[in-house]
Amino acid sequence: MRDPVFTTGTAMAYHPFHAHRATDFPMSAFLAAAQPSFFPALSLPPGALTKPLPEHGLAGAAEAAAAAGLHPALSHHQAAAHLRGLKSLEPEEEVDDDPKVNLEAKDLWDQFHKLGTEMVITKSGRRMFPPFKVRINGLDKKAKYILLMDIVAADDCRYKFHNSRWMVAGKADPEMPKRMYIHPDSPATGEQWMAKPVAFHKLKLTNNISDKHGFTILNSMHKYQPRFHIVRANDILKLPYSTFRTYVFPETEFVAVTAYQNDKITQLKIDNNPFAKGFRDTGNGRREKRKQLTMPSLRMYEDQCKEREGADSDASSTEPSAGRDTSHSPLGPGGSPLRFRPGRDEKTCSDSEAELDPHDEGFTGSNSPVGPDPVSPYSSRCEDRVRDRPNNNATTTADAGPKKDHSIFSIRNLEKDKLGQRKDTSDILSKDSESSGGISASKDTFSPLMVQTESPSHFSPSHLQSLALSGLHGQQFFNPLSNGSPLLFHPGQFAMSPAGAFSAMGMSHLLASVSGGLENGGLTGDPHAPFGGLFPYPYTYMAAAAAAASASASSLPAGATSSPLSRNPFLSSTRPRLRFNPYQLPVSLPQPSGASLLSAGLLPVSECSKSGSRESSPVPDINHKLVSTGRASASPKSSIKDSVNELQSIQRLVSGLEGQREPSPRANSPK
DNA sequence: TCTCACACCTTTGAAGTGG
DNA sequence: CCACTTCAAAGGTGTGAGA
Repeated sequence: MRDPVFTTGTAMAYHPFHAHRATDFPMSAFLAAAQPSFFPALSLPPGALTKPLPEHGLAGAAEAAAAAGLHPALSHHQAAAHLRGLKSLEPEEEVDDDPKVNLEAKDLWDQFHKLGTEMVITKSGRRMFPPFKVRINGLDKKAKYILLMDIVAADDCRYKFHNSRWMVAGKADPEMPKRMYIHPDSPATGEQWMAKPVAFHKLKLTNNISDKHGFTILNSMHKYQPRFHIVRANDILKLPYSTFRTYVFPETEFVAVTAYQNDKITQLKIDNNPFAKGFRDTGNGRREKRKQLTMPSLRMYEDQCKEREGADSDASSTEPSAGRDTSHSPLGPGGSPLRFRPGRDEKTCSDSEAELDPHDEGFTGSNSPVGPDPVSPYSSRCEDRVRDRPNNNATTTADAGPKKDHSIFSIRNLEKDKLGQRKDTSDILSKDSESSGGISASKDTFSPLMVQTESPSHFSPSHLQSLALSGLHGQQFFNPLSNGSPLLFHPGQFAMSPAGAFSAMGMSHLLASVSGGLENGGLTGDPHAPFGGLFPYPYTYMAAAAAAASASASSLPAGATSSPLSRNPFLSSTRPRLRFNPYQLPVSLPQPSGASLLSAGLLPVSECSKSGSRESSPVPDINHKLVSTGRASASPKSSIKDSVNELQSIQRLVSGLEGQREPSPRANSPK
């Protein structure tokens, strides 16, 4: 079957994760590597688990597992799953769904991307703007899917905004704990997901490493790439064992900042974000007053500087403005144009009000038929400077070749739009609110579930060795952002707002289970969900990330997508029906907490990689045994109870180790 | 570079009103 | 009972001073 995603050409899609049977699931490799010493990172709020420990607690589980012949190192994990009665670790049976994913408001994203998108991260968490929103087609209407999103480092560089350009400023800081955001409406049927665009606007970005709200933790002045995942699964328990279809939209790449660096980005945000309306020129807000106080000469000087610099970096006046279809651009005509007003800078710049005509100028987006992405703001990649990551960001460097300009922003001149045909894009947010993920109108008034790993997330060659492809032979995955680099997938972290969907849709009982099922991750309390009383706070399993992964590989055929990324053989290929292990073993990359798995005495990278392959996994049949011997109590209630029990067991195991972690008093009701 | 309080704004939902 | 309007609270913005 031809990969529909690629045929759409709107999404950089790769489907590295395909269903693996329990026997295939290489998590066993991870489990084998996991050690009790690893668990101190697990965080459970004191008193959160009030129920008595199950009679078959962790120790009992371990014994049972040992009795079942499981690897000793796996005992407590496997046994927990065993006792949980996870009989059905089998993935959803393969269906002929044909997902097509289109990025909503792509034109707006393109505008930002051309300037070098910046996303503000704050301690209290900030939303993304533009909001990450996709429209999905081709799903099996009856089947249930879980939609996820995560944000991974695009490279391992730190950036600085110098001379109106983003430039590499050195090696990246240690990675923050990674979290996977599960759409609160998950799981839902394909029909529901396809009914309207799916928005992830509830996802928040933070630089607070100790965040307990489930926000996505990022490093300031680092570049990131959001990813979207579709998992066909009706049960979050099956997440780790299910097929992950991953989609990357290169235009959504951004640099995390604590304060905006590029005035043009600020202006674009103000002009398009309804919440920033008060700062618009037309508004009566502070900005109007501020402008009056602004020194015009200073502005003029700044603009001149920018223009000069832009002359040799294609970063000249890029005043976006074009009408932006806030709705699925691929599905509709140009649609509603976003309004654009000349920014403060533009006041003194004659050509500042240029309009970007995506059709004339070429998209930076994934569906752009252009070759090298000339408008990519990331023209200079640190991979040139980082020896061990030579091919990152293939989207812009693969074909374009190295650029002399080391600014990561290479902005092309834009078509002018003197008319300023702007359309307030407040509908973006308003519609977001409506669709709020598109399925249910549930209110996200709960702390999200989050599962975090410490595995490195950025696309890099280092991931290749850590990729686990279960049952893959002669197939290769390429990182769309890394030329020829394998895709790294690390669903080790999950963050979601369970109340809305999980509780309403019967998923809440899985919150705990997922952590156990994933062998990592955390939970966030949902006071209204079945687990609400048990998990008043977000739980953070700084636990092991993932199963080993090693990628067997084969280049993928050229695909149909015309995106810049599509040039990557992997991305442009038809979607392979592969069994793939989404988990990876941690590699020896710096860990913020210094609690990497390796440091915890886990397998060396090479060994991890080896173990990731099914063939070489030291415990290849663990899961199989687990399934074959698993108890049969897969009912939701049973799952709840068992999951709670497992958590309680783990809590007991690590009691005293996490006592110093103060639960947030507000964690119960973030809103 | 980051944090914080701030003003300004939208969103949301409860309360009120009228048919 | 339903639809509509009004209102206040909650929450999302960028700003700018200060650390």
